[in-house]
Amino acid sequence: MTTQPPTQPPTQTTTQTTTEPQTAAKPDKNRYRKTLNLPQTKFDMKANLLQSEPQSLKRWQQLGLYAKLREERKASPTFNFHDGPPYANGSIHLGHLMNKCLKDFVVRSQTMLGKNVPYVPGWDCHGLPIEHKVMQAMQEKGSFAKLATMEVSQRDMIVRRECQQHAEKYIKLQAGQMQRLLTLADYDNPYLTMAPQYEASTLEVLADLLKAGLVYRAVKPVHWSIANETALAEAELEYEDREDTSVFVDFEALDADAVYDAFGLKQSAEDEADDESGDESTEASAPDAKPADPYAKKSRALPAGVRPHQKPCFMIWTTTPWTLPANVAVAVHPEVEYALVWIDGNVTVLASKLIEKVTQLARSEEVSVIATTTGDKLVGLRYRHPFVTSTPKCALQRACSLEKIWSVVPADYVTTEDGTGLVHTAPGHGTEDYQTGLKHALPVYCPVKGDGTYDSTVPEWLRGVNIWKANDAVVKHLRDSGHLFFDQKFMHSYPHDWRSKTPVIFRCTQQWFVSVTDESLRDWQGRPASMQQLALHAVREGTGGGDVPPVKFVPEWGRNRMRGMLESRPDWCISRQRAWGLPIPAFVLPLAANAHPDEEPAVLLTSASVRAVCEVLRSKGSDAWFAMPPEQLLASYDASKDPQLSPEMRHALAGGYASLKKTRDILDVWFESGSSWNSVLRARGLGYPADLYLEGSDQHRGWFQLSLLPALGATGQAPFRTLLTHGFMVDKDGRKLSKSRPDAARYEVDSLTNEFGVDVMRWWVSSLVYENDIKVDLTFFATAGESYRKVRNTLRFMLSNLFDFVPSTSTPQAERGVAQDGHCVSLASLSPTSLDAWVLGEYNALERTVVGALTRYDFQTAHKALFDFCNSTLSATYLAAIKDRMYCDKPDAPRRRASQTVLWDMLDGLCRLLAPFLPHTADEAFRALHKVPPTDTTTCVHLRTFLGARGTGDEVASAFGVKPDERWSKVFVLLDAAQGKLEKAKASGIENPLDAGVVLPNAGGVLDGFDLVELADLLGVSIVRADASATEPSVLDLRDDDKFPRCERSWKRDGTVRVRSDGGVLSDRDALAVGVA
RNA sequence: GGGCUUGUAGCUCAGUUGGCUAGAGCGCACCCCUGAUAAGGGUGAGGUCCGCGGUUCGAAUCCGCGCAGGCCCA
Repeated sequence: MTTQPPTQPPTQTTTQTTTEPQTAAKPDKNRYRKTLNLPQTKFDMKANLLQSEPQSLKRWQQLGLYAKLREERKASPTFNFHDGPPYANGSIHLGHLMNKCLKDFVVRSQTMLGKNVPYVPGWDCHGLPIEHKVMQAMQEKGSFAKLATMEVSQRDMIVRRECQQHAEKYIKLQAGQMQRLLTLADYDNPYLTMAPQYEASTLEVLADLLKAGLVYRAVKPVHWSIANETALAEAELEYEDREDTSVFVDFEALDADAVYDAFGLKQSAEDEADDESGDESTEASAPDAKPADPYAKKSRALPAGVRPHQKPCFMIWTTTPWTLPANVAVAVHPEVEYALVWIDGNVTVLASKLIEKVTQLARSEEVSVIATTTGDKLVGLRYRHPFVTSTPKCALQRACSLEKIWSVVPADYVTTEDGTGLVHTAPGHGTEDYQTGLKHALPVYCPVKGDGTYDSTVPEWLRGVNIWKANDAVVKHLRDSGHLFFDQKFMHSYPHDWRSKTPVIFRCTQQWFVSVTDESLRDWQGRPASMQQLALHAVREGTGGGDVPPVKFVPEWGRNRMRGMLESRPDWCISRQRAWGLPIPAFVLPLAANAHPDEEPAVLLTSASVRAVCEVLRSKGSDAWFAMPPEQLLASYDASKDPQLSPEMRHALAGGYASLKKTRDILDVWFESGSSWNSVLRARGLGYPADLYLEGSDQHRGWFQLSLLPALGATGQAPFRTLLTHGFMVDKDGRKLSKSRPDAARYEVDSLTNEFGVDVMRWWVSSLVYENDIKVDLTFFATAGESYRKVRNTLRFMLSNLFDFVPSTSTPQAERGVAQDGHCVSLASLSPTSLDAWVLGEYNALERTVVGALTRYDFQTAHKALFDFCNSTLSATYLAAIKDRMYCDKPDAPRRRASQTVLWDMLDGLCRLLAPFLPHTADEAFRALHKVPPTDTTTCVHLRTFLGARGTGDEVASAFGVKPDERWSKVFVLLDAAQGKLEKAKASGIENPLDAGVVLPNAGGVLDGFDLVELADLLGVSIVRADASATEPSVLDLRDDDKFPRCERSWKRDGTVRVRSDGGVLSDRDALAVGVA
């Protein structure tokens, strides 16, 4: 290292001899530059992720990274992680970005821990949003009219084909986007809920539930289009203004005394007149001082608190008079105040708050409140239906009794905003009514047929009448019979069928349900249990009670949330009336010739019949259901051996299946995705249950619950051991993200990718506290970019100081144990008081922290530890301190080589720790460290493990077997104090730390054995001295060019600097390095 | 309206079972370096711990009532 540029010595010498004093003050700073070991690297400061990430991606694809890992790890312990399927529609958004990145952190960190992590990505393909979109497109194209002329199954097939193409298109798009996010998964073999294999496995689950006796058929109200005679989903409704008739109807009470008792009225008016004081009725009548009073004064109405002689009524209000034939109850709010009111000679009940509104509307003249009470007192009171006399039959209902028909029932949804506070309840024609009906075992009565006309169960004058025409007929009938209090036409917003633009109605149809409360399953002790009970048991608190430990929740509060949802869970309606889905393979039996016209035909759906159809669909796909006749679909079914059939059914099926009719229901898409534990984990032999499901917290009700329930029904075991949930994206003010934000385009994932790069976005995701709401803003990505650059630059600086370092092997010492070559220093031989030992100790701590955090899915802690290590431990401390030896020592000086060995090994480990978060950058740095030529695709950090994770299982050893001196923490306290003094010394003109020395107090020998040169390098000063008698650090002013000349090469004033044989002014170390005496 | 949940410097977050002067990083300001240079180092200023009330010797922390968000229901 004695080579000098030939032109330099003469010029240097002349200047130096003539102007010696100035040289010291202003030396030629570049004189020795070429003799330094300045850092060199091709690892760019600028990441250029937009170009370089796709190159990494391509390299990994050539390597076959996913397959290679499966092959290499097949004997390792498995981490079974199961992907929840996103919907195959549209481009991925910020939510997917976070979800997929978090999942990838799991996959990659578990992989780096040495596990085998098979991970199959999936897509949810069926369902209404796609079908709706396809239908709209067809409507716009004008191919809709043609469809209408076709046969149903033919029409369904055409729609299905379009839907499939749509799904395929978006799966391809999303898979590409997800891979661009550098996620590691089996993208060559994803699971698709529309794939024949998957469909067959879904039907297996249905068969299992049928076998357990958990599937039943019942009626339920749905939005119904009369024009198209089909059920509609929420997304297919358009709200338009429509004129309707609203009516106030008096339902006459059956037992007048019971009503008066409920209002606390005494037996007769005479009694009451004597006794003015003191009982409930007086109290109750007090509040009526306000609205009804003016009328009361001039009226001949009965005085308050007196029991009238006529029969009281319950006044209801409805905007759909055509549903009145189906009325079976009147609902009141138990806590609302109701009044018994005298209105123009009639006595009726309505909510106190609404008296004024109703009577003013009807222009009533005489209004007075007789008494008031609360809704709960009215519950159970009975009334006479204004025109229906025969009790309706319970169509296909599980629990139905006529006990409560035509009576007052409680309901929390009743308000006093509109109407009378008493709600006409027809369970066959409304969702809330239906819920109330189920709760009180009321008949779910729907006398309206699919074509919008009444069936034969209604009174003679309504039979066969179209319900819209029936509105007027009902009003007229009520008026004539004296039940009508008031009616008026009014405009309101009303749902319409998006295709026919006609108004829709609520109508009951037969649906398939899974019972969550039937105790037809067994718990772990063999006792009868319901799905709900098993589910609650699976998510119980604590660890005891059961053969399987309870599901773990991350965060823990998910357990409560899930439990609450399970407790209030109604039976699961698993059928839909659509084309794009997996058919429920049920068949309708023909009615016997002598059957009663109202008789429901029997339906075939048993475990065995489903399995028979299932085998056909497994090879041919669900289209076969539409294309093939029943006898072919049931080719392998033998009704005579089906234990689930009744003797009658078996008899009816004895003649073959040709006369069966296929039903048109499809499965709820949640049933499909909720069967993925069977269709993917079990069907592909990946192991059951999964170690982890990870989704947004909305899936506590969605996929998590709807996977848990069927899995318990079919296997008795929860499909997951741990549930991890993340929150939702909100804007920087914490508000819900709106799709119509003006800058929404910049938040498209593709756009973000182009602006920031994927590693930056992943770095951001890893910094999140994902359990809560996640605020997103472009500035956050910019901040993550800054932070990323800090890490990248740290890696770069480490690499650049290894330009002349040749490791003896590409395996770090942590993996191979000892140094084997003169270039490498044995880490075990490092002095505990050396800076190298200290930093390796810090690395060990980092790895413990990161591995521990990753194991707990606490990515933020890992992120923070990694950043702090790069930013503080390395960049600001260790790297800053070793710069002097790196640059100025002889290239092969032992302490330089020692630090290079440490740098090399630590960088190798650091790349591995960063790999789960920054797959591209970590691999790029790893390859640069190992000097891998671009043509080599086989060297890849993602095939390695964390240094401390070598060996088996979850045990994490310390990466490096060094034990730094315990006094280091005290030394750093001293250094901090010294730093403060240096800062103060700036006031006295010592602005450059190299112009300063520091005296450190060496009380109790804390500094004994420490290298004072290293401590000086840590402070950036020229000299450190230890003084046993000092109590606090002090600063030495070295700005004296005679006593402490500055070394021209290292710029240090270390006290050994003098003029050397080449005329240069150098310290001992630098003279040695340059090779001059 | 109900279940679960969040609210600590400008920003993102720590803050064990109540207990030193409430911490970190970023950002900002000032300074240094110019041999990591579209880099690097140092120092500093920033807080009604969402509000009100209570328990306590003592509350960011425990309890109650509010306010403002989020998810899922109704």
